[in-house]
Amino acid sequence: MATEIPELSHPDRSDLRLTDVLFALSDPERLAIVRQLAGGPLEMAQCHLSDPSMPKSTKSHLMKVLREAGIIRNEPLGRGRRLSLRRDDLEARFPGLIGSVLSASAET
Amino acid sequence: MATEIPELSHPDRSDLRLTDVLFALSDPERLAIVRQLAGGPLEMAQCHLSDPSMPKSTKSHLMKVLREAGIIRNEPLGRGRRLSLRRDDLEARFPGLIGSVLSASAET
DNA sequence: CTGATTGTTCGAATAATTTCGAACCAATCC
DNA sequence: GGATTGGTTCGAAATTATTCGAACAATCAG
Repeated sequence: MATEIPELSHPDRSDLRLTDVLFALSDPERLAIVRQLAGGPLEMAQCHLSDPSMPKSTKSHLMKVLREAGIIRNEPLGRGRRLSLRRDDLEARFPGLIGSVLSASAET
Repeated sequence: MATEIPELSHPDRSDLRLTDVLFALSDPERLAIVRQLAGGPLEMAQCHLSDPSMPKSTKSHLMKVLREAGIIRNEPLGRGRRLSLRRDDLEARFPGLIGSVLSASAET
């Protein structure tokens, strides 16, 4: 049973690239996801998008961009997925950045 | 004399959109430009890119994206252009953001 | 006025992203 | 086992961004 579960890959904290992070955050839908996760981890099924009729493959792709930029963690949980913001990694690598983005996105 | 010089258009401070700003900053070349301008206004001809052989139309386009996002100001000066970072507008609209981006981009 | 310097704009080619259905996989429930 | 739920991956189509030459405009030097 030592079969390894193929986890999704996440970049190391030291490999986070500022431009990739900024790019991932530059999409309104992705930014909205990050804002939800700022409130704490969420199961993917409970993470709602602005358009509820969006295909799941599109939603999955949004998560992939965020994950590959190192912004969120996406790990299996039961039959679903648990999403969380990699806040400490972001803070360590780019101090103040995620906080200012979140508070800037809060207005309006 | 009363002929209006067609200035390039710049968005008002209140019209700055976070996602547009993040997108404009998500390109390494554009981010490098912003870093140079953080040191103070510069004439465009003195603003050097990583690739010195880049065509001027491409350079002009990079400036356009930054200008339309509201990150830089681009005004005529003599026969050239004066570029400046709209730091106070950015700071007023998105407190802390440009500072954290600049300091994050300083490392490496 | 002529010519050289600086940049913008346009249009077309190329490259990168996004979108979405279909196929697939793993865990759960009966 | 078989059906259901929740999500990833693949591939193709559509959209959006980038690149760059050519044409144009304005300023300055002589």
